[in-house]
Amino acid sequence: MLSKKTKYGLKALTYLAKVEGREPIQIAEIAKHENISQKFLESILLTLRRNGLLGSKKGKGGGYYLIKEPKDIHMTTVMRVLEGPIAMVPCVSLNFYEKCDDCPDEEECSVHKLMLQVRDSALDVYRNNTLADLL
Amino acid sequence: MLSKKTKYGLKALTYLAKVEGREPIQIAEIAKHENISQKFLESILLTLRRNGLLGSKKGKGGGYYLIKEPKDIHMTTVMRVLEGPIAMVPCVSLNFYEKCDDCPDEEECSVHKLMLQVRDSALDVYRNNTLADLL
DNA sequence: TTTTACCCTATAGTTTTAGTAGATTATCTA
DNA sequence: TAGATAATCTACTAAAACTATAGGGTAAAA
Repeated sequence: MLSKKTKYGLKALTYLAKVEGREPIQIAEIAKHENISQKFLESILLTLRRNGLLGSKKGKGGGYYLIKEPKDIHMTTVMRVLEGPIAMVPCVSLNFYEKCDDCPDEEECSVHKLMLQVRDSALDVYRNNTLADLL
Repeated sequence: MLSKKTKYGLKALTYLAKVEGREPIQIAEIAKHENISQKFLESILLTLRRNGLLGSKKGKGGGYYLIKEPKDIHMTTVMRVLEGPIAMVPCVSLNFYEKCDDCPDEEECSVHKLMLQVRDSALDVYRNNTLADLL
C-alpha cells in the first residue's frame, strides 16, 4: 500500500509543477486544493525540502516552490524520499540493502528471486517518469 | 514492504513444491526448516488452504500439501491471497477497486497515472511467474 | 490415545496519520 | 524604526491501525 504521505507528497509536487511561475505557494492553498490535512502536509513538504526537492520562503508571500524543472525530478527520487526503499524486501534493495536474518542463501531464496523482478519492473517505471510526465 | 506473512507463505509453498511426492508435510517441519515462528506459519498455511492453494490432512502422518502442480500456481493468486491487492492504491486495483475520497477526477490524478503503470509492471511479473519458476 | 491440523483470543510492538502548541523568520504598514 | 501580520519550522503527543507472535483449547484421523 502506498502511504498517504507519499500520495499527498506527489499531489503537492504536481500542484506546484502546474503553477505558472515558480513563486511560492502556501501550504494552506495546496492543502485546501488537494483535500489534505494541512498539518500533515506541512511535515511532508518539510521533508521534501530537506531532501532538496523543494525550496521555501517564510513570512508574507512565502510558501513552497520547486527548485528544479519538473522534467528533472525523477520518480525514483521522490519515491525513495517519501516512501522509502523501492524494493519490497531489503535483500533486493539497491539503496537500502540488508541481509535477511532467516534465509541462509540469497541465491536459493524464492522470495528473493521473485522480488528482484518486481523491484526491477518498478524501478523501470520510476526511472521513466519525471514529474513532468504526470501532468 | 512485503509482509512477513507473504514472505513466509511463499517460502512454505516453495518448500512444499520441492518435496518429492505430494505427501503431507507437517507445519513444524516447514517452520523449523525455514526459520519461521510455528504459530504464525500455522495461520498462514490455513489461509492458503482456505483459498484453495493447499490441502491438509489431520492426525498422524498429516500435514499440508500442494493440490496443484507448481507450474499451475500463479504468483498473481499467491500475492493476492497473502498480501492483498497488487495495486498500491485502491483506485487502480483490478480486484479490489475503490474510489479515492479525495481526488475529484481519477483521469487527472498524477498518483493514479503513476500507480497504474506500477501496477501493470508488477502484474506483468506476477503473471509470468508460477511457483515452478521460483524453484 | 497419540498426533496432527484447526480455531479463537490476546497482546506487545511498530507504523501511520494526524493534532497541539508554540518558536522563528520575513514582510508590510504606520 | 516598531510593531503587526503572515507564514514556515520544530517538537511533542496521541489515536488508530496493522504486524507478528504466543497461548490454550478443540476436532479429527491414525
